[in-house]
Amino acid sequence: MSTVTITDVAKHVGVSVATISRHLSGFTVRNEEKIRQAIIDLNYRPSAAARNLKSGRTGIIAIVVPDITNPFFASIVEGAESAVGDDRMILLVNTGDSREREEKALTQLFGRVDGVIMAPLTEDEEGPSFFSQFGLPIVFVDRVTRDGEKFSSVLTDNSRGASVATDYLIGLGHTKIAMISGPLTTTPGKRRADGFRASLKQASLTPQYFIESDFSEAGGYAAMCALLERDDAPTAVFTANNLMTIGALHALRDRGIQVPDQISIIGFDDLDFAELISPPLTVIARDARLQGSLAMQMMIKHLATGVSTPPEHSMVDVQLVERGSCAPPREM
Amino acid sequence: MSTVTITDVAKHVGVSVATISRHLSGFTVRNEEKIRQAIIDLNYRPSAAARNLKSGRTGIIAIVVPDITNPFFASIVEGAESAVGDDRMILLVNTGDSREREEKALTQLFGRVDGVIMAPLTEDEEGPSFFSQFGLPIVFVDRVTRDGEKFSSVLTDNSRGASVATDYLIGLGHTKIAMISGPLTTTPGKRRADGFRASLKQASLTPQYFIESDFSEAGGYAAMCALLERDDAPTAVFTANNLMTIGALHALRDRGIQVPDQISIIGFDDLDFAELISPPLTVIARDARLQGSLAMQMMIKHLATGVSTPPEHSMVDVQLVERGSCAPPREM
DNA sequence: AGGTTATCTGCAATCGTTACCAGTATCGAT
DNA sequence: ATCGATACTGGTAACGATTGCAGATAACCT
Repeated sequence: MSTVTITDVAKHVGVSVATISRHLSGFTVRNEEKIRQAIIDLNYRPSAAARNLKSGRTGIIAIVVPDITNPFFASIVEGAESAVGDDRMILLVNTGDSREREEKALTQLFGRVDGVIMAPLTEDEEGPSFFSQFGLPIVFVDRVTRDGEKFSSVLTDNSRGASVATDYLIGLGHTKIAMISGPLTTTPGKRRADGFRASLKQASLTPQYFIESDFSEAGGYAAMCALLERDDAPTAVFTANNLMTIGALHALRDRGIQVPDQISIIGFDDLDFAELISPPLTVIARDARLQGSLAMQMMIKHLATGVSTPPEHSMVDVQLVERGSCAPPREM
Repeated sequence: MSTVTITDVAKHVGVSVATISRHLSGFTVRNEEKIRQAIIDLNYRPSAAARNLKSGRTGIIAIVVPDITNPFFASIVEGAESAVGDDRMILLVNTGDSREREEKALTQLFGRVDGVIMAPLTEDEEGPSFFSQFGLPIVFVDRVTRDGEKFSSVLTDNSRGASVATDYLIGLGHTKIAMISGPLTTTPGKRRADGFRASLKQASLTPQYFIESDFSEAGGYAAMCALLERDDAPTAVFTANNLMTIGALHALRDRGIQVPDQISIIGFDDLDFAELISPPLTVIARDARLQGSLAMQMMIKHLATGVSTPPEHSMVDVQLVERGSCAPPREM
């Protein structure tokens, strides 16, 4: 039970607390060796709380994500973790897609952390962003709020990614192309939908198979079912994130529909096991670890240079990974 | 920039800081309404650091895992998160399978958190556990250290799980059964290997196809390759965790080996997409969220009842989920 | 009115560090 | 021997909140 304080160490050695403190801060003091030994003997560890109070810093950076079981966000966290350095730690908050929990988290975070890296739930807000009221340094990752330009951010080229996917399907000869979209209130939801629509428009097609879903597996499943029940079903589907892709694949599997013979499917975000699915899944991939790591680097730089530095914006590119889940439409 | 302190609020209202403090702690004071208003007007938020120092508590519980991108650990975290309650938060540490980082983390955690839920990297240690030196309350989850009985823990019935898997393969008629094992220095590694060996022994078989690997996808890949290169290759494989299962499947796929026609495979830990693989993967499943949630509940109870409470041990059951990746051996 | 509670209040000590300030010892140079 | 510079030291006031104590006010009863 370590309730040993710096005073105990000082008494034990026979010097003042100031001397011990200086030793800890790396200054040269007279009884170096004795002090070192006393610290070990007494098993002294400086109180983080006291240091926080004195310095106003905590050495902790929070990372707030909507769903940690989504491998994409897990990789973001891993990337951030890898860039955090020796003198800081990560505090993870999983908001479970709940706006309420997100707000509460930010309130609680204030004063406990030096900064927040976050993927906000939604862009959709009236007036100035809720987060502005906290003086906390914020770096947005993957998603931003409406007034996101005011804060640093690391985003994906969502719109281009969606266009690449859509163009690819168009290039294969599809005209009845569906999109299972994420919520249009989120950054990736909106931008990917924009990219999809833009590509269709350029090919003089209309987005008649557009379904707004919720980025969840269940949502993807339901959306795919809805598409399949239509009289004039689509021949290709673009699913806007990994979880919905999995859901959609489950729906296809449950109905015995063959990919890509009967329907083509391309997803946004790669999956560890994309190659193991039959057929191997074609996707739009991007480097999630890199995004997490970039966000952390921005945060650290921001903390070093002070509050007044202008926000930075970084964009991570996407790429098409062709595997086997897309083919030309059969009935042409 | 909120550097507003309790003193500012007190001055603003015209009372003493003690009164404000009491108001915050829920006592009835005279100028309730005025104080409430002042807090809002000044945008005052109590300093967490000062409270920590005074109270000796932080309201933060750490959770230390080896690899957050492993969906199993992500679910543990999610489960813990779901049970953490309103007045506490989770601090995540991802040690990236590095013993050094694990040690450093624990050192840094001391004083910053009220307790640690952890899945330690290894059981293998000389003398008393490294972690004992920290007076921190610890709950082990999924894994323990050598002196793990001294701390509370939430484990899986690893040995039974491995036996169930092995018995299942034996029941199908296999005799040449391989195991791609995790490191024997870890709890699940050792116990699963024990279960495997026990089942073989009972069937009068010898563990001639036992490979110790490292719980990683790359490790599973390599191990499977090694098995396939043997003159007398096994007809069935039990992979000891999800990542190695994925690796093994990749190896099989790369060589065009048909499952389950040419080889049967059963994994430990279910996967979101297990049904999407062809054939759907048969696994030993368990409830990771439950484990995380139980661990958090134990921690909270522990913190409430005080340090002197004896450790609790909980065991989560496993179950066989039969899908399509196992069949009787062909060449019999 | 006088006495007794019951409420509320402010003062000040405290939590464990750090950093400023002034003081002392040591040393070399004159 | 004296001086000044250098190198270290200890005392102490912060940091921002909580809490025991004693005093003040109000409320209540006889």
